[in-house]
Amino acid sequence: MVNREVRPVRTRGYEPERTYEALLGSALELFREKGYHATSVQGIADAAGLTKGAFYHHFATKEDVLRVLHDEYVDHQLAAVREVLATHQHPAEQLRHLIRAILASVETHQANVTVFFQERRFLSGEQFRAIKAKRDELDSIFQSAVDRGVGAGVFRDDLNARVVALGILGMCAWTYQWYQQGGSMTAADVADLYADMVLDGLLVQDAS
Amino acid sequence: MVNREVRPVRTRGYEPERTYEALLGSALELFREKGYHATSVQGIADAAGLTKGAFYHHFATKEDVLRVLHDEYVDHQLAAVREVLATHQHPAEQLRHLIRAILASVETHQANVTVFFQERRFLSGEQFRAIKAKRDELDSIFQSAVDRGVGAGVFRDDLNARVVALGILGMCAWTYQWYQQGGSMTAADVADLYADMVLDGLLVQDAS
Amino acid sequence: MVNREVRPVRTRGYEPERTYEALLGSALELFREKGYHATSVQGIADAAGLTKGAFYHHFATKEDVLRVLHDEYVDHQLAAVREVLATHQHPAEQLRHLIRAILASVETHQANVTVFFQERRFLSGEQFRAIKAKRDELDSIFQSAVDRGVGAGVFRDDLNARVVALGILGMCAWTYQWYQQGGSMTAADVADLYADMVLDGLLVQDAS
Amino acid sequence: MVNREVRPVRTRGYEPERTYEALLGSALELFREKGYHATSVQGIADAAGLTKGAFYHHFATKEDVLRVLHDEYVDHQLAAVREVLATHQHPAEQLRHLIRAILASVETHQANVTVFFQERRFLSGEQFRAIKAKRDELDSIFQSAVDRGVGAGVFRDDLNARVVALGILGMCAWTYQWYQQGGSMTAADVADLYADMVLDGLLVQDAS
DNA sequence: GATGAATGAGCCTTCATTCAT
DNA sequence: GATGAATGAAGGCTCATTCAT
Repeated sequence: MVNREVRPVRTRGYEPERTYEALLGSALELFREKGYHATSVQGIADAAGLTKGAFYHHFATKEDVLRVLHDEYVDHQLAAVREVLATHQHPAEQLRHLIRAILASVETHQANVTVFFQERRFLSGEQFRAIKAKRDELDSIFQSAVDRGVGAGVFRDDLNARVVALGILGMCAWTYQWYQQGGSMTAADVADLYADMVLDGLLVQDAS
Repeated sequence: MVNREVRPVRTRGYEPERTYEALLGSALELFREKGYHATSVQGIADAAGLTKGAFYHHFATKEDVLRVLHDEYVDHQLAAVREVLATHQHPAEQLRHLIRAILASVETHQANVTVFFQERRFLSGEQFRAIKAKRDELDSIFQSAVDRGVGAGVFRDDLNARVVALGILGMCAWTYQWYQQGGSMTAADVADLYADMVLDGLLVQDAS
Repeated sequence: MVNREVRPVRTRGYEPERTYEALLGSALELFREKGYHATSVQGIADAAGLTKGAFYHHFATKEDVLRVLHDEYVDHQLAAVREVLATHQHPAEQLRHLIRAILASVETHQANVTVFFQERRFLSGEQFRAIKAKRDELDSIFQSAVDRGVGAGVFRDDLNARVVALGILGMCAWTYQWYQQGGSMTAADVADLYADMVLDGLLVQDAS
Repeated sequence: MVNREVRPVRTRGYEPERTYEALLGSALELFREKGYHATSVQGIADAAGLTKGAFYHHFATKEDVLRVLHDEYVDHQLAAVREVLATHQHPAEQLRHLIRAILASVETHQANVTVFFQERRFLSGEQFRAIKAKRDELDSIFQSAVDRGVGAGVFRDDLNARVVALGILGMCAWTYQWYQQGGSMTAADVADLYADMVLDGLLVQDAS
């Protein structure tokens, strides 16, 4: 129906860049909160204080926004992880910093992470494959890191590397569900805790 | 329960029970595959070889099916985990069996688990609270198990129990995304691997 | 959906007559309260503490109930009005008693009257024509009564008889909207008031 | 207002106003003819040569149209009646002009009146209360007019004013059921006839 | 660049009625 | 007589997208 409430956002003249960012921002927030399907293009425009027309000026389809939000996150994360590979070689240190990188991306991109895990399957065809390829690279980076640790005699060789890697990734990914900025532990704290646990185990070491 | 009939249709006369199960089965499969919102009641009915009318004879709303599917899984899992508490007291053994229980439920209820993690937020009001309460109980069971291990001097006391518990749960939960029945490792194998890793650590033990 | 609440009504064995009356009674009440279209067969059955199956044992269709309810009222009213014609001949007395008859039927059949005025157009084809024929007879009985009064020199001859008759009928019919049993005036009181007003006028008579 | 365009469709370019009026017009006609519940939004759109989508662009719900149609009529009528109060003070003249005002509104808004009397109960909550409040004001205007006539010694004091007022209103309201524009009597003629009847009575005055 | 009117397809749900039991 | 499972048609409403302005 006509005459929806409007929360004006644009304050001075046309600023296409701001319009684009505003739309992206409200889409991210709404996708995170209610999911991709439960969010309407009208809702996105409303939340940005803009109109549907403006939306279709900047994005071809609703799915297009989803793709952009995914790219933002996945590219950022992949870059961070590659950086770790270049900087740290010792298996234990490398693993610790990989975990830190994941946790850091959860901290800075928590909404994107949430949307990624909940909505990525709604990307269609090519879009989906492109995102999946990047995510697969992340997985294999972790697996290779474990593999190299085993090869170097630093990590135990009785644990399937792929399953170990998936376990660590799962532990890290899961934090998007409960991590809260400003809590008693920073993302880096959590990362170190997980690194300690995974590397040394929970059990009190027998000093005998 | 595994292997719900997915395509029985009516074969001879009225069999309301079969109809109900068929609808539940196709809903589970479709929710898992395409998500709750992308699945239509028409689609559910079609997949079960029935009509929309039949669907609404057995369920009040589409959400109702979602709730039933959640209950099935959450109740089953909670029962399994409580059983572990009653059977195993030693902290390390208890933790190992808790992990096994979670992995077992992923194995037998993989579709339900998937639907649970992806769609539970679409349960509304009371339904959501009821499911969340049960899930919260699971979380706190894990946390208490870790706490008791620390108290008993079996687990290290320098790692925040809540974060440890959430990490283990995340690692286990994540398996719903990649675990495949019939692969080289059973769910119990994966559980033991994770228990080993979490209890003893990845690092080769210094025998010195 | 299955498992609706049930308010049991039948107390001792099968009593088809009671079943029929119970269905008719709850239909009347629901039609009056919510209208014909807003009332479902399921609702009628529920309100009578019976099942839809029972309903279709006693009535061919939902419209069938509507027809029966209309017949009940229209037949009763027509009989009352004919009785007046046979009993009272003087135009003024006849008119007064015709008004009393209408008001009496509002008093005893208020729900039927309401349903009649609100829902009669939903009777289809033959049903509608049959009811309309009876109602038309009522109209023409009133008109003839006025006509005869004029012919007898008792009523003024400067007022269109048909319009006068429709006015009186409207005044009487309207009472179904506001008349409440147990109020300060009985239906007969209201009838006499209307007869007085219509026969003598509101103006204070010039005694000069 | 009489003669709303009922079938204009879009002729050249966008004319939202015409679209709105066309939808309102076909809704009015269909509600009058088949009733609110028996009229579908699809039917309204079809009759206006538009689509359901267009309907929901202009109205929030089907009930919304009903409310607008009610407002149109009730507001118009209330204004007319208040105007009478301001213009005529003598009780008999005032009553005559009140009756004329009602009949005039039946003449110009017959479809709205019909819809009002048949469908107003399907307005929900606030909508219903708002309309009812305005209608109640009309009722009490009539009652007060009678009261003042009695107080001024112009009207008989032996007839309950409220019941008299409701009787006159009923007589007037009823015309929506039979009045036909272009017949032998205009609405004003009918109004005067009813005023004559109500003020002077049907009986031939005793000239003695 | 931006608006908002209009479309068209699809969705969840209701319901009168039929039919196997 | 009575039940309740199942149907099929329709209804109100939403929404991504297009297009005239």
